[in-house]
Amino acid sequence: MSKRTEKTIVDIAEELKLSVSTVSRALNNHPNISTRTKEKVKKMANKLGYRPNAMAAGLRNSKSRTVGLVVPRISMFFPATISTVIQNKLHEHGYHVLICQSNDSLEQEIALAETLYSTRIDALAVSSTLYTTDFSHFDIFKDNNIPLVFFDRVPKDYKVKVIKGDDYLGGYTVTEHLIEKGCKDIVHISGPLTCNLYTERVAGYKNALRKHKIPFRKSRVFYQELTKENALLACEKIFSRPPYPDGIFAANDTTAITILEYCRKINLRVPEDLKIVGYSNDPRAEIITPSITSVDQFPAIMGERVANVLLDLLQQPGTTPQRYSEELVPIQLIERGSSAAPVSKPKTTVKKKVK
Amino acid sequence: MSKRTEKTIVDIAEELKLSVSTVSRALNNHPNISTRTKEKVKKMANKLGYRPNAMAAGLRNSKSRTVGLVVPRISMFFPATISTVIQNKLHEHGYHVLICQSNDSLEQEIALAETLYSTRIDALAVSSTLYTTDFSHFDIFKDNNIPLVFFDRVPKDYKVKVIKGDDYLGGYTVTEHLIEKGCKDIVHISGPLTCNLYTERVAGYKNALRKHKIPFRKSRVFYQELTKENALLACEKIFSRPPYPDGIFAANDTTAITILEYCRKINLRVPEDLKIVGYSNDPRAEIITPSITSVDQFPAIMGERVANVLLDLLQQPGTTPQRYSEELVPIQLIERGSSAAPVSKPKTTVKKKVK
DNA sequence: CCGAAAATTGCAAACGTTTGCATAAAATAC
DNA sequence: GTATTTTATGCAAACGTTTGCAATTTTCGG
Repeated sequence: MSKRTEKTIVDIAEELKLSVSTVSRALNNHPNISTRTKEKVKKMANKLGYRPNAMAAGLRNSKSRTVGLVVPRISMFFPATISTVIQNKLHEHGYHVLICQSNDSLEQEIALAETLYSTRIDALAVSSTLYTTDFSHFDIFKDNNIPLVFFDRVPKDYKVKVIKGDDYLGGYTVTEHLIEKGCKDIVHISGPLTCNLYTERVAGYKNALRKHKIPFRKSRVFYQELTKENALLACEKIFSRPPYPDGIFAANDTTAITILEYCRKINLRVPEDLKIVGYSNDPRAEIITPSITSVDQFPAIMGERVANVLLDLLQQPGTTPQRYSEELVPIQLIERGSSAAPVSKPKTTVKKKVK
Repeated sequence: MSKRTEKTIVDIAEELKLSVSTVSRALNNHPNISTRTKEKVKKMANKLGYRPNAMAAGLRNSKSRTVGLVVPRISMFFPATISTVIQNKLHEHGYHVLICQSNDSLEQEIALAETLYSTRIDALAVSSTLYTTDFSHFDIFKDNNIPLVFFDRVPKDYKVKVIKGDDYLGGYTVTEHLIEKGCKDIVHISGPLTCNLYTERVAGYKNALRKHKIPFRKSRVFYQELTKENALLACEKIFSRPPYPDGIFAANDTTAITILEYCRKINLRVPEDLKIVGYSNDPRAEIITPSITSVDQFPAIMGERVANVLLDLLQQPGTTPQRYSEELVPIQLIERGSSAAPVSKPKTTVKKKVK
């Protein structure tokens, strides 16, 4: 009746007149145990409703079979998709995933690192805050040889495994695409430069301009957190007075969508008067009218790779020093209506393979 | 240089010539410890880079300070938002959240229940699979007095805490809305009836029809997993030959969106020829042209409530028997273009028609 | 300054596993 | 039938905490 329901291997052992060690080994399929006793033990375990206590096991051999995952937020399309994939894959291999969100707050990220360490996670994957430039709160993991992997939002000068999108190429490709479609004055709305993925996109943007002999103008680049509100503010600035740009490269799709809606309001035709390209290929980009050209970052592939690296590292004996390495996940421009050439009637979705 | 970095309270105790118990108590701010030693201990803990071992503590007092969360998938808007809220809220109170996805597979859900129990989570919140009708795999939690809460996709005859949307009202409201906008032949695309949230929406649909003296026709209701592919199949059936319906109530927005796009292709005007209403108020519903009328289920509120109930139960002494209770989260119809009255006609609130 | 109450600190057991080593039993070799 | 290998099982320590109770120290009334 009361809370006496928690059966342990000791109970099994007593019931069967065996030692706990034998029971433990039997349940873990240790080769030294005869098949007969294994069967007996497992049957009894079932009968008693025994459930292993992961904490006890974890304490004993300092393995929690849990890996931590820190992302800015799980309700955003891109990290959500990655998290999904990582979680499913690791689950297949018997690992739990502790998905945590920093909410883009450095403070929360630091706290998370601390408490995740406390739970003795076996590995950690993180996509950092927009504002994380000092990564020393992850030192504990490195120092204790706990596999540590960064993805998407990765550090610049912190030696660690890294899996990221090809953001330089992305920035370059988008910009060149706009130029090829006839744009001469391209505004870029970027995230804050503390996040070096944006630095790279800006670099791509600049280089594409240079290659096509279009002067780079500082005033045509905005650095801001890529929210709807900020996008509106940017719009107001951009369209407060002519000359209006003829192309906008937004570093995410929320921003691109907001701009598109703003254009509707001020009767600016897209793509005729203004071409817009977003980033990340959010599901909304495909659905809006006109549909928005965006850059697919293949979150499923990225998640898959992160999971593979984690599993790899988890397999290795604990003492192997962490090696620094960087993996690049390809990107692909998905051409849609918002950047179509005005002359030709565009098909709804044209995919152009890059790289 | 090797893995000698894991400091424990024993190390602190030795360093300070204190007993481990004192150190433990000092770190936990036990009232019996003098402030002087508390300070000493904490300082030393810092100096040594001590991090508590949650597994050891957990083992000792059978509390993991972790709660489990099982949802169909975290990449869908609705569960993602709820998960976000729950996770953030519980984190504030020092709990970890183990977010797991069943991928709408009963088999996976059962496995998850098992392994989550193994980790000795302190509580569990679940939104079940579409196909879960037998919930006995959650019995372990009830039997061991581990707080168990269901939300959104909840069981019908399984006594447990439940927090759900007002799906009956939702179905009724949508249907009545369509009727008021002039629809006489309303198709309903529902999820499978194994999930009783759909049963309730169907009930709302039926009752609204009845109230407005519109005959219910079995052939006008589809029961299917609400994917894009299935939505297309339904479209093909619906529009294979006249008479076409003049209203469609889709039980999620993915379906509504797919229908809308299908209509574009076959040159059916929305809302003039056909009115469409979705469910859940996915961000995409607002963005598409025409924007889609949908039902907001206030996922943030639902998440908040789930978190509150969990925290409540976690506070209580373990022996309190689980009480059955059901909380209803309100819904709100968000009227948009896809069900607007046609502009040609003056604004009319159709009250009574023939008969 | 004594003794009792109050405030601190320490001892040791417990939580449920795993695992190196020792031992016992069975199988094999001679 | 004994000696040796192989195969199964058991003992006991460990993992890092927490906590009831006992022991010690401090405080303080008189």
